[in-house]
Amino acid sequence: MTQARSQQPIPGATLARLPGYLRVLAELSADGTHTVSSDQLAHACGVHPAQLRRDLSSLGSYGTRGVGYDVDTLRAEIGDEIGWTHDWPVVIVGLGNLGSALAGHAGFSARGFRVVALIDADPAREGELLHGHRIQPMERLAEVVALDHPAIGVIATPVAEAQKVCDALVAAGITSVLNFAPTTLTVPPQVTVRTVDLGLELQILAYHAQVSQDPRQAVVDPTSGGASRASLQA
Amino acid sequence: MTQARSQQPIPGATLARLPGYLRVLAELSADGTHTVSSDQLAHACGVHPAQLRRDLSSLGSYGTRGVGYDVDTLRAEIGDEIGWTHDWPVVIVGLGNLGSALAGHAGFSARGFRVVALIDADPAREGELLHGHRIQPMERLAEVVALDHPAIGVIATPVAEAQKVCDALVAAGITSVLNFAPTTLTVPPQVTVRTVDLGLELQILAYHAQVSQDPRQAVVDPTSGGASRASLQA
DNA sequence: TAGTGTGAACCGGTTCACAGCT
DNA sequence: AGCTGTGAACCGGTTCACACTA
Repeated sequence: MTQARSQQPIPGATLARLPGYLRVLAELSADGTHTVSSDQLAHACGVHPAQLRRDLSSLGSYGTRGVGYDVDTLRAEIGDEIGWTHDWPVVIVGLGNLGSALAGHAGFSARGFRVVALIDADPAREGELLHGHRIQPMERLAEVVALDHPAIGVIATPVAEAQKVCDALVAAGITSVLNFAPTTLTVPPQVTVRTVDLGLELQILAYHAQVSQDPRQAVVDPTSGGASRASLQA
Repeated sequence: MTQARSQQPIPGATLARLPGYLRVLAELSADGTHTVSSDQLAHACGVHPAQLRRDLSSLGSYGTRGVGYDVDTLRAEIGDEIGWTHDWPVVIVGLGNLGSALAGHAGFSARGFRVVALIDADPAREGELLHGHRIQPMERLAEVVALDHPAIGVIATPVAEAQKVCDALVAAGITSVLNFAPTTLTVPPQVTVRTVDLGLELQILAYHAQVSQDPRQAVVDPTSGGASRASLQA
């Protein structure tokens, strides 16, 4: 029996893999493939077949025993589950190298995310046109959020400003924050923060490189399903 | 008894948190603080005190019961353990918005990573000066690696080129790859790959936003210590 | 007394192995 | 015959609770 969708929340580890499945399914669909087995799909996604089946079963039984999964059905189910269809407006604060790159990042728009505003604290940047948007000052933040109702705020400022900017985002009504400043942000409990620390990623690779060139054994990385730290705090 | 460092490899989840501890310790040291308790430090890092103690104990006993940890001793121990002191040359391939931002990313140089070469497949970009380096064509990759011996390669190309670039990096002798293309890379077993998918980060936030505005309950995110997927495969 | 270090319980997530369905 | 879906074992990681020590 096919269980109703989202009967119970999806495990976080599974959730982090679903978009990966979705991407491969899209490729299969484009190739004209209509059916995949868990072995095929798992191999293409770089995960264990049993794990794939377990992941998919947590959103319901959409496979056919003895056959496999229908590519388009599965796409629709996963896409619906993770909000693929939804339009997600996003506001970006801090437009240095990284922020500017994010503003034009193809991987965002391709997945239903739409940049609706760019904010920077530097008065000299005000009015500058970047990827089709004019940079606006911090004072306009509340106004922008009230107008377009972005659900997600991206912080790409230096560490020194990150907490202040985060507070402003929260005050404006944002409840989801993607933080690229390598610092711990403090937020009220209803706000979700994910921190992506690019330096940390290199650091972890460096550690592996260091131990593997030593006589000692390199550790197999158990942080799969999360190469960066997410902090969620009260 | 203080155990010898690296008697056994550090758990991956712990490893991902050490740089965070190090950053906070650096701030404390700058403030002239000489001693911290696990409660204080854990709170500043956004982790549970017991977890911090467990993490630190896995590199040896550097605390004093009834007192706490000596800030500078701990800094030295953690820094030494994760290769903070080491100089890590890095080569970046793909200099679109994201690659360009990474080339100038302050968070890299601040942690001992040094960009030694920029490579782009587009002949029109060849020779362009970016953050103090001239962009070089793909054909020069092997040469560049032979010269500066970068241990780490960063892939910031479109998905379509990522596997090809990865193969070239591996062929040139690179054993650690940080991949920003949202795709699964296939590499020989001795090569470590970490994939950071920026779109995925937003996707996960979007899911949380979606379920929390539903009557249903939002899941608490268990992918802490890994906001992105790392793929490591044979 | 205050705070570390750690045995032991706990918990989420992964993998195995096979029952059950087509 | 073949492949899904899942109970159950397993495993790494987290948290509790307290013995131990400065």
